[in-house]
Order: sequence, then structure tokens, then C-alpha cells
Amino acid sequence: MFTERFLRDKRGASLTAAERARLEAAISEVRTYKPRKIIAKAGEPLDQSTLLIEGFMCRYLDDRSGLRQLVAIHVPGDFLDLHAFPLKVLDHDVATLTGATAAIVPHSELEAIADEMPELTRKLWFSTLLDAAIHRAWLFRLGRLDANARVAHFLCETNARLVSAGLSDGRRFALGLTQADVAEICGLTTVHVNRVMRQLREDGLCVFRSSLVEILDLARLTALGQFNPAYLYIDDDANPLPSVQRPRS
Amino acid sequence: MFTERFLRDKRGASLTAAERARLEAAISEVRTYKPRKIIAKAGEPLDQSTLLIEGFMCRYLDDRSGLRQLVAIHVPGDFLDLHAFPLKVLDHDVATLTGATAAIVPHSELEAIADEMPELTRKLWFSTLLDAAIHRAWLFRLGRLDANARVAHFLCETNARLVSAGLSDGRRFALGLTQADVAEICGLTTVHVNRVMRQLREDGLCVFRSSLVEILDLARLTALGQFNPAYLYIDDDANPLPSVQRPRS
DNA sequence: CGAACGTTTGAGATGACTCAAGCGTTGTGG
DNA sequence: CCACAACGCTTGAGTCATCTCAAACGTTCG
Repeated sequence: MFTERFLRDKRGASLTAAERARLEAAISEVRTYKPRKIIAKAGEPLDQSTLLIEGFMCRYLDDRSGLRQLVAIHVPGDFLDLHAFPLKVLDHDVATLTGATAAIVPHSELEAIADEMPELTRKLWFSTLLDAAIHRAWLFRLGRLDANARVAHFLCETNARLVSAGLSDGRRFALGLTQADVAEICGLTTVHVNRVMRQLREDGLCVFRSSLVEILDLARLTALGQFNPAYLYIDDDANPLPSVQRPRS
Repeated sequence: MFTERFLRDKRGASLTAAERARLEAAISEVRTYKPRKIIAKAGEPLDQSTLLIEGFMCRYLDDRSGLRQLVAIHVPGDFLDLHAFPLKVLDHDVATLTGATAAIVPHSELEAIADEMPELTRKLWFSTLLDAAIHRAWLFRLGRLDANARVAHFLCETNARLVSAGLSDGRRFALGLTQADVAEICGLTTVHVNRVMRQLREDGLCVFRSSLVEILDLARLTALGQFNPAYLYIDDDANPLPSVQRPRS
């Protein structure tokens, strides 16, 4: 079940069994990728999209001198360049961060789905809008938060997304990123990210070492990063984060 | 023709006459708004979307102390909260910047379009993805550009969008924003935006006074802001900016 | 005329950057 | 199995871009 995590626990957009089966049938191929490989380049016409099954990928824009600004990271379950279906051409590059496995879905299949299954099409649309909502949270992060808060916000977001994907227990998760990657995400230098990490560690908020993130005080990390997970559209009935445990109705 | 500017000159997504007529028929109402009024608040369920006809609107997120980070501005022709159709609930607020006129399209009509007209649906989807592409350019702006370049980038982008909407001649356009608005867009303070504006003026790049933007040297402003309009998906055959005039094939 | 709002300027504070160097870990080939 | 190269992490010192605080100025509108 390659589509197992796609739209999992997303409010009003989880797939029905029939929809899931249709999407599985649309997969033409499953590929594995090495770490730090470019998957798609800006401006190239694309006739397929990529559903990430395992590992981490990213999307980024280059500045004049070749420095990258990451505009998204993707976790298993993300249909990461689904927007290439209506757009035909991407405005950014796509690359792996870690080694990864992904399912390939030809646009001809998506075309057929668009013609036959309006409800599934609406859910695919939803998925691309979820990415846009995450873009907006990143804009907030870059525009309004200082360095410590940016990193805190990023870690809270990634934790929440991985909980939703079943890849974090809400406290600890594997994240195969370097501090340089975090710098490209948060609009900071590597050196400064290192100082931020030290501060988070010394303040007892979070430890990020050798690709393992361990959140020590989720409440304070959330407050520091002004993180509000509403934009992730996670179903209220989904497995909640430990800190927001509420009685079930 | 309220939909006149919607997807105008957008690569592969311009509306056919029939599609335009269908969309016109979907409009339930045309409203006018005063400047600086909130149109929709984050978290409220929405059952309609808004096609901007005249004026400028914006979308923003608040930080803890109530300061705003704008995540989008919208110009005439933008279907600015179309993403509320698949999403049902917005993750941000929507407000007017200037006085504005907008057409209201109930989601029930969009539902009907989604069932009947897959090609038009794909174009509506495209429109929301264009907004996402602009979000990414804004991420680049905030993450990789210094203050001068951020403002330059913003002015180039807005110029290009208004040219596409037929509201800029490529050199001069009306933009009813204050320097405080530009600050909320560029993640800067009002004071610093003022200093940037002075510098752009003194360098002979651009003058922004009393709601009129006058670009004096588009080539240098474009270079300063590292602006590349590819992400706006403007049709190659559309009326080009003066600086990129090319022979027609 | 006065109030409200937006713009402009100055002076000092500070968060993040740059440059530079050293340290630790991992993987590889001699 | 050791040596060393490559890579990522860590730290220090000095610089600079942007922020903060404060005040003045100009314009519009009632």
C-alpha cells in the first residue's frame, strides 16, 4: 500500500477504499533515490508526479550566487509535485535530502481521475493546498520570527507532520538533515543554526544530534516558535500530540 | 464581465468563452468593501469564494503580539480565496487594503462546476497553484534577500502582475499601499522600508510616492531583486514588459 | 484649525553574519 | 588496521544590517 500515508488523518480529505485503490492503480513505477540528488529541475516540462513513500525530499529556489532557499520539505505520504499536474512545469527544483523511495504517477492517469472521479480530484487539489498552507506558515516563520523561534517553529511543524504520518511519537523522530539544511530552511547561516541548537539544548527544549530530534519540552518549544498546527488540517479525531491530549467525545 | 481578468494570459489556463460564461453565471452577488476591512477570519467555515474585481486585498497571519505578516496581496482578476473551496476553512485572515469590489461565488456553484466541467476545474486548481508559486517566491524573498532587494523584488512582482492584469504599463502603476504595508509584506520595519525607498529613489531605480509606483530603471530593479517572472506563468505571447520586448515569431 | 495618519530622519542597540580555526566522526584505501 | 580525507559540528572575534526609540514634518480631512 504505497498510498497508505497520503492524506492520512487530513480533515475531510481522507481517502475512501475505492479512491485509494484507484490511486494505487495509477502508480506506474516505484523508484529509489540516493541522498542529495536532483529529481526535477525548474522549467522542465513534467508528465508525472511523485508520491513520497520513504525518506525526505525538498523543494528549493536558487539565488544568484547558487545559495538555496528551501521552500518545502516533504515527508512520507506527501504527493510532493502533484502541482506539476495542472501547472505542467515547475517553478523550482525538487531534490532528495536523504535516500528515498517514491511512487511515480503519470499525468495521463491523473487526467483520467480528473475526468471520472470529481471527489478524488477535490482531495488531490486539497493536498496541493495543504502544501500552500505550509508555505504560508513558512512565510510567517521567515517574516516574523527570530532565529531561535524559526528553528523551534520548524521542529514543531516537522514533529506534527511526522506524528500525522506515524513517524514520530510526538517527542522523538529521525530527521536526516544537517544543520546546513536547517539553515537553508530557516533563512539563517549554518553557524547561527548551530548556536540556536546549542541554546535550545541548554534551555532544555530540544536536542538535535546525529539525525535524531528529541523534544524535551514540547509546550515551551511550541510557545517559543509560536506554533499553531491548525494550518496542517489534521483531523481532530486523529491521534493527538502528547501535549494536547484531550478526552474523546 | 466580472471574470474578465481571471487567468488572463496565464500559460495554458486561459478560459474559453464557455468556461467564462459558466463562471459568470456562478456569481451570486457583487460586493463593495471599504479599505482595511476584514473579509474572512481564520478558522471560520466558508461557503463562498471571492473574485477580486477592483482594488487590492491581502491575506495575513498574526503573530503573538498582533503584528501581521502578509502572505499574499491580491490584484484585480485574482480568485483570492478559491482555496477555501477544497479546504472549507482558511488558515489565515483575508482583508482589504484599499477600497475594493469583488464577485461572490458560492461553493455550491463550484461543486457543480467540479462535477460537470473537469477542464474548468483544472483551471481553477491552476489558479490556486499560481498563488502557491507566488508564496514560494515570497519565501525566497524573505529567506535570501536583504532589505533593498526584498522591496525591489516585491515591486517587480507587483508590476508584472499588474501588467498581466492590464493595470500597469510596465513602468507606472497605482498601488494603494503605505510603507507600513510594504513592511508587513517584506518582513521589515516601517522605518527601514522608508530608508529603502529613499535609497531606491536616490539610486534612480524607483519612486514610490502617494500610492503611485514609478519604475525608473526596470532592468536594474529586476537585477537588484533577483526577480525572475517565470513563476507567474504568464503566457509567452502575452503583452511583454517593455524591458523584455522580443520579436514576435 | 486640529486631529489623524503617513513619511522622514537621527542615534544607539542588537541579532545575525562573516571569517577563521579547531574538533569529532565516518568511511575508505593503502 | 591504521591514516587520512571528507564532512559536519562547534566556538570565537569582529562587523554590519536592521531594529528600537524618539521626534519632527507634511498632508488630508472633518
